[in-house]
Amino acid sequence: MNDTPLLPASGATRVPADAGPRWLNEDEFRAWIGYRRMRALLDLRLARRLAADQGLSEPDYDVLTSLSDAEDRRIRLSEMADRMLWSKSRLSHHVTRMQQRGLVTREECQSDGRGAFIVLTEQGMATLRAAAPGHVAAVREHFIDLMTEEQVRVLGEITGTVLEHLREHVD
Amino acid sequence: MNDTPLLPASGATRVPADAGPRWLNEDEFRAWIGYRRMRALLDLRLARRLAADQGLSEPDYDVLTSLSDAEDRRIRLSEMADRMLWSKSRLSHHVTRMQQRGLVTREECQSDGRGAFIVLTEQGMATLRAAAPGHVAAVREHFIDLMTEEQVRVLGEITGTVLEHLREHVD
DNA sequence: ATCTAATTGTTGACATGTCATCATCCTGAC
DNA sequence: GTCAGGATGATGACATGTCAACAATTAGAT
Repeated sequence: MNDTPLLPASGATRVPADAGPRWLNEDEFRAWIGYRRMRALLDLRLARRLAADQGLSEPDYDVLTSLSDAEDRRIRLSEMADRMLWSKSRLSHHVTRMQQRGLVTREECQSDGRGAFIVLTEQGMATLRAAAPGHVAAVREHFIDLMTEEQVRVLGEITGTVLEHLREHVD
Repeated sequence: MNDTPLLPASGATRVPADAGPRWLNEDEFRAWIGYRRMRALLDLRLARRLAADQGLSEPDYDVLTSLSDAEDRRIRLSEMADRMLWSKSRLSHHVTRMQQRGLVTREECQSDGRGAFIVLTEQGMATLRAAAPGHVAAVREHFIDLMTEEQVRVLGEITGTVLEHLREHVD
């Protein structure tokens, strides 16, 4: 995805003095573009593996995992959307599709007439169990195991910082 | 996106001895999940900014940037797709849509009857110029400027390594 | 109790991305 | 030349995601 030399078209990505906005210097540019490209290729790779193994998409896998981590393998749609950082609309649509494949079910909520529980089915759990080892292996092979321990640590720091910032700064 | 405790449902994300596949240890888990969450939130933020400023999506911006970096602001569709790491199909569809908005045009290729050049229009260039400063500012505010120089450097290393690996390992 | 405001979840319209297929054209072996 | 095989782009069918609107229900102030 994207080649995205941020702009100063034609390679002039470093700061043109202090005029106007601050473009990216060489290291910054490398990190930013690298991040974007890595994202594109890594996703593709992991998605292919998941699809080949169990016919799951990454979003499918995320939904299954999220449910498998929930108490009693069931959780309110809204709560689930929050945890996953998805919109309720997206999750509702996606659950509908996964429901048609027998991976999850809906149940109504007693305490709240509006509410809906999303429940992991046995088939869904079985599929997740079957998919997980290969997925983890792929994550290692194409990502985690390529880094030194130090790099893993730093990446954890970075994402922690950025996430904290983005969560405060909700606009 | 995703909460994705990789699997060993309910938090047991560290290695259960050496049985079966190797799950992720604490640091690795932090890095992996952090990466995925950061991706989700950061994208959202940048996309919103781009949309608010100039009505562009991130893919739109990538296309414009890619063209603005090309010789004469024109390039063969195929070459462009390669550079962007997009499929030709995706690019063709997207160009069609951007063409309808006047941001790019198609021109036929003299030397190859099958070929098509994608060309950046004046309006496209103007839109990119208008969008870029805000985009770079957002990239800095929500990402680059949150890191130390050292962290930026390490991130550049990491993405370089992963990309090299993924490109060799094309499957 | 009542009435407004907020929340929950679903839905339809639409933008985007993927895949497989197709018509067209080029290329290289013969 | 010509013919098989590959490359180029376009396209239709379909999966996915976004956004705005909606019905149903709950919560909070009065």
